Amino acid sequence: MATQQAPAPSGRVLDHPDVDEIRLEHVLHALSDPMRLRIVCRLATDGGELACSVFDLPVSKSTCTHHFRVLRESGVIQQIYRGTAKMSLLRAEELERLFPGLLDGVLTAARHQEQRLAAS
Amino acid sequence: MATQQAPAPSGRVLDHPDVDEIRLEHVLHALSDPMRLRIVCRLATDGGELACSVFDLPVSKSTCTHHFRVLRESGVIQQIYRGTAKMSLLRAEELERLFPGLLDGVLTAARHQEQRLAAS
DNA sequence: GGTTTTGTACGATTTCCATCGTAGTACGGC
DNA sequence: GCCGTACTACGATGGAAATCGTACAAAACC
Repeated sequence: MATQQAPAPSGRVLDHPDVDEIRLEHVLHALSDPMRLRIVCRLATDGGELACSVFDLPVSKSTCTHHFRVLRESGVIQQIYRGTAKMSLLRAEELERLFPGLLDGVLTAARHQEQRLAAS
Repeated sequence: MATQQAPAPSGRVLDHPDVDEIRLEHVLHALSDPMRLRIVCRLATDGGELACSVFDLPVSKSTCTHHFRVLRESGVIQQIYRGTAKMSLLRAEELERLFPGLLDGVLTAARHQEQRLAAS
């Protein structure tokens, strides 16, 4: 019956804001950092849970932890421990209900800009 | 032939980023401040040029100047001197071309949140 | 010219934030 | 029990940013 070889969630639990605690300003601030925007784009593209380690970010591990925490505390992502790994997942549906079109708009804009800057 | 009683633009000119210099991160950062988000919402609602003075913001005049400068330098608004007043205008069309749906998404989200928070 | 209106420039302050390194913890596997 | 992996916690640091007050500037109007 095992659907995946991924380990089950461990006992460690992380604090997430409830949907009605999410604030637009905090979401926008979270997305205004290049590293974090990159993380979110990747999560949206791949569409599932990703371990922090698969993001090859040009910063130290502690900085990486910091960015993921900002994203989680602002309500953009959900995080869960699986074994030694910590998986991240976009809270896309909740954000869509809360701020319709916002996340899509930002993601589209991010890709737009990436292409635009690549062609320069 | 006078279309308005508004004074003509004065000689003083302000620096604006060119469209292809506008960066998504800077726009998002500009919009992630409550004061600035408020300014942008008002500009979008009223839909034209507004003098800085019509925004009754709970901050000092110098802070106000600061916020308008951040918005202008990030490419969100355009500013022009008319007499002693300095008018601000959303760069809605340019932003729409650059980041389709982004501004609308943010504005909708802002209004959504305003209503949601008012009902609590 | 003098006054009022509107906003700027500058410096100070204080807080936030992105970054790092080091030491530590939780878990899985051996 | 021990080791490796993956991430955290904590403290430090340097830089950005939000805020303010005071002094100034540009334009309109009398």
